[in-house]
Amino acid sequence: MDSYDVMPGHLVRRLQQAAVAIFQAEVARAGYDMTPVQYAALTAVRVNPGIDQATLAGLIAYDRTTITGVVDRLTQKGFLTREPSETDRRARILQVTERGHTALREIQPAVEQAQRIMLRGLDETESQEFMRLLAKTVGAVNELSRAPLKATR
Amino acid sequence: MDSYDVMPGHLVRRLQQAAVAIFQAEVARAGYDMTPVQYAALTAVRVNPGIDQATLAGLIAYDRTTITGVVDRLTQKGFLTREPSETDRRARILQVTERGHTALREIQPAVEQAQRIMLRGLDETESQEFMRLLAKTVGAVNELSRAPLKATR
DNA sequence: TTCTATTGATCAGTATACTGATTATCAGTA
DNA sequence: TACTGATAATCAGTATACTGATCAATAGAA
Repeated sequence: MDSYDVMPGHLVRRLQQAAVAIFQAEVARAGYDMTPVQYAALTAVRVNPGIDQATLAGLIAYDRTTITGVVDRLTQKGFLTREPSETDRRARILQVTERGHTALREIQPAVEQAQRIMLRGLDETESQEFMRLLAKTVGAVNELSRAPLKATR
Repeated sequence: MDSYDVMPGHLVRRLQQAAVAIFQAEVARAGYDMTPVQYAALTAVRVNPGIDQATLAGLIAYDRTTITGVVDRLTQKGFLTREPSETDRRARILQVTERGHTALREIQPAVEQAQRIMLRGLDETESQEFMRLLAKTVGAVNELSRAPLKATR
């Protein structure tokens, strides 16, 4: 177990880094500058308009302190609005702007292409098996990270 | 493809984060404060005494600008020494100290335990298949990241 | 209803990762 | 040998992640 090539953690780290690089390259090709993290957050808000930051964090398994900066940058780019909630004055309500919707629509093909490139080493059968095992693995360690996925209320 | 649960990049990101948390928790239980990244670097130097930073980076697929900080911290903790090379005045030669060897020895069980916890959702057959597919996937995208793995000379 | 515990957001500080630049040095060529 | 291009290390700046703290506001219990 001395060899890092055999260690799952090391391989996952490398795949994660490649995935980020691939994503950014494909999205840049579509004319946008957006990270995978920003994309996931934006997509989650589109599916759940008016969501607050804490719920969003649980939905996509982000740390609560990370979400602040991510939303900051998406707001700066004009893709999100952040307003105080009327029912809970602690919370900030998020909405996707028109520009945000346009961006999501226009980078959609790039995102799908990025997924394909990421799995280009596997054939169709292997890809499905890999995804199944990956999801199963992640599900079993969900509560062990500071930012576990939380089911929507 | 709207759901991030189905997106490989998102799942890999979550697994990576869980893996880091698991690793640090197990290592802390053994009385040490070391990140997976620092551990991999230290292990690689142990296997390749006198390696320079650039070669080390290629060996474990780290970005060259990242390795500087990692080595900084390992040196500060007294686990590594960094000295100018005598044959190439640009290069810095790395060696594991006595304390570094002790640390590696003492956290070894924790590292193995972390691997097991990370894969606790899979049975033995699934684990092996997952590792095979993971390695295959990583191999196919190696050159797409800024820090590809490079074979030893 | 008052008190306590919790929660939403944020901040300061640290550790990866990466982009792009710089500096010193080396290697290979004209 | 002088020059050019490549390489080793580092730096400044940005974006995740996380630890631990704070503050305002809410919710639940006594």
